[in-house]
Amino acid sequence: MTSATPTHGDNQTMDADRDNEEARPRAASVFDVARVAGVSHQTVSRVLNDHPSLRAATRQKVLDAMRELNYRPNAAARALSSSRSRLIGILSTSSGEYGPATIVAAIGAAARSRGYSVTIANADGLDRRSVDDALSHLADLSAEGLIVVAPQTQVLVALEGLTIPVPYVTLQTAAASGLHGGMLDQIRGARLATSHLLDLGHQRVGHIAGPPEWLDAQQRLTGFQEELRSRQLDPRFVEIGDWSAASGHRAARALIEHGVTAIFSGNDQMALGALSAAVSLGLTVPGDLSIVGFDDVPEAAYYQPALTTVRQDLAEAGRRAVALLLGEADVRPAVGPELIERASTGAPPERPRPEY
Amino acid sequence: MTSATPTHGDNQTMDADRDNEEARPRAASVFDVARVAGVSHQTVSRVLNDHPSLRAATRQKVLDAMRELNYRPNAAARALSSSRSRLIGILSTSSGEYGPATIVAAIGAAARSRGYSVTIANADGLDRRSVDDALSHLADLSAEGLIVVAPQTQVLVALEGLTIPVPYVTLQTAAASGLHGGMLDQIRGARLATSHLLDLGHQRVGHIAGPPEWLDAQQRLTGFQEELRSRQLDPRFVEIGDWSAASGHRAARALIEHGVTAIFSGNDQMALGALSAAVSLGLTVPGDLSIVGFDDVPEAAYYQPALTTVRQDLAEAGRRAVALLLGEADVRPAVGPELIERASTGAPPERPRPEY
DNA sequence: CTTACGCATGTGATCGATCACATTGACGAT
DNA sequence: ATCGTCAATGTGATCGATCACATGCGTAAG
Repeated sequence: MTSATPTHGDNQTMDADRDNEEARPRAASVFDVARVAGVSHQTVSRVLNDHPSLRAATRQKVLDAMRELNYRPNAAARALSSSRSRLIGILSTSSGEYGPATIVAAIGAAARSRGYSVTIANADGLDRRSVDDALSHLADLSAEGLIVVAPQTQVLVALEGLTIPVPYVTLQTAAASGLHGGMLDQIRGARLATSHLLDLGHQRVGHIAGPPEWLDAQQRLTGFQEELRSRQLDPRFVEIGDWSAASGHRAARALIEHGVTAIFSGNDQMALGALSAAVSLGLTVPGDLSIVGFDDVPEAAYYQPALTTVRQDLAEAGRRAVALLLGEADVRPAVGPELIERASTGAPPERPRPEY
Repeated sequence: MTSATPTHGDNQTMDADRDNEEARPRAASVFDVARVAGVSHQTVSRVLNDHPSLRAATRQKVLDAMRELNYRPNAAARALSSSRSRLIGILSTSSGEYGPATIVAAIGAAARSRGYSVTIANADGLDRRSVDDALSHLADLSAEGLIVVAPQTQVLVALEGLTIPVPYVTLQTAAASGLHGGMLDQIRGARLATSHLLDLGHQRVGHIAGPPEWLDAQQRLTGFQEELRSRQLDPRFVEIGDWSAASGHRAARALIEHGVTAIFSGNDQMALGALSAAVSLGLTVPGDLSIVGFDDVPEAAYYQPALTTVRQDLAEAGRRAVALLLGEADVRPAVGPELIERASTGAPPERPRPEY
């Protein structure tokens, strides 16, 4: 209703410059609205903030005046006098990856629907300086709250040490410190993936972990290990990657050398690298080697073979992060991860390959 | 230097409340700084905006006072009085895709380095209403300029019809209307890809196009057709997809039925779908069918076979978009696209398969 | 019939910066 | 010796909203 309908602009020239002080390009303010509506500026403000005690007729007069003047409240003035920026800061350390990007988009939409806007600050590196820069930028804008997407432990440490503490939320299940957040149960997701492999009969299962400083990587690794331990299996076949397909390729080769018959990869990209490693070693998937990914990127179904993976509802998680940050009541805990079974997993080979 | 060094906060209690009016949690303002530095508030403002005529000693006094008080300028107040928001709006219609997400990240960094911040408004749908909503949101924040990422023609139309015109930039080479922008020469990129296939000897080449309302799709299609026409070949083997691997799979099947020996896909995801279509039809790549993608997503090198594709420097393009929007002088025209030759292309089969 | 209270509205100060316009002093030109 | 100019700084108004506090008036309680 208050949208900028561009096909408008009819009678504004005739009416607006009653006092012909040259052309005045300045936008309408509360005072202009008040004058047209025949009320005080404060009443206009009350309409804006829908104050309870306002006669319906008055409110309507004001709304009409607003429409007539094509009034739009000035966000800066509002922020200044109310000292509320209605701004949510996103602190991110990634650029262009599927998961974070999806979450950011969902956060933006959710925030906007509540009258908030969103600014992104990317910390280019993991070093303290670049994280501090990003935080500093968000502080300068006096963001009312932060959502930390794809957090590394370093980032959380920096957040804990803020002089002016700002409420913040992470999507990962709350780590060490007693923060808020956690609507992505990645430990559970990892157990789902691992137990799927074990149920198929695999005994020697490897994991390609993400960078150890990432919470997500930590949790997926934990889930993997928990599941193996709960079945008295060896949880030590772990190689570390950096989320990229290239690193997945390398890690998979190492794991294959250790004689694993199945690999749970920390994300789908690394799983793709593992797929290509298998091919390059002449192994078939899932005949010789089973592979499970994590994320369910849209392309996963078109990998060769189609990738079995774990799906998380990232968009929903993003929305809940906003709700949580804004202190809304009904924030249910976690969106359950889901195993998407495709063609990259199967029973282990009858006669295991020699270990070296 | 002005970053939020959290390990601070020493003598502020002793000094700050000379007039003991209870605890005053309010942040320092220009006046506070002025008092401490022994100058007027205007001089402080001059330091902030580095005005030329300021004695070095004075500037230093002010800077010292700022540090002492841990002063940070209030963005809202600044925006209000100067009527400059220092805000760049990103209008996007995508969520989580590689290209747009990469560009957005680069824009954020470039903007921040110039003292601007960035807000994203996603138009969820293509309908006029949701585009208008997004625009309206950015207008409410009085963004000084817009960068349109991944634009469809509808979006451009909406932009043209704005009541309050805001400068905007698209990354694509300026389309029909006389807009600004264009640092991604996608026509050239598409010609590169197509001519690569033709040089290998293919005569019957198909194209999987993105949604027709996307500028990127239009330009890639144009490049494809231009190149074919320039060699007197038939440019009519075109199927339309929606950027997804699934649609690429469908489109590829249709093209294969038409007897093409090579496919240029509008992006890498659809190329992946084409790859899987080839496999599902028992064709080998590149033996029976050559495939070229577009974008060079990080995973492309790990597809089976590794995908030949066109790389664009998206991050650089994002940076230049900011420079262009901010009216900086040295904005060179376009970042050249580059063909990345991998394993998915080769000579056409000796004896072409029957057409049906 | 008054007092009190709450609804509906108005008045002026305020948020923290910049802007427009003084004011001061030094210095070179006339 | 006088004046204009410019560098360096100060004073008060201003941006457009909200906040804190009045005010007028109807109605229920004393």
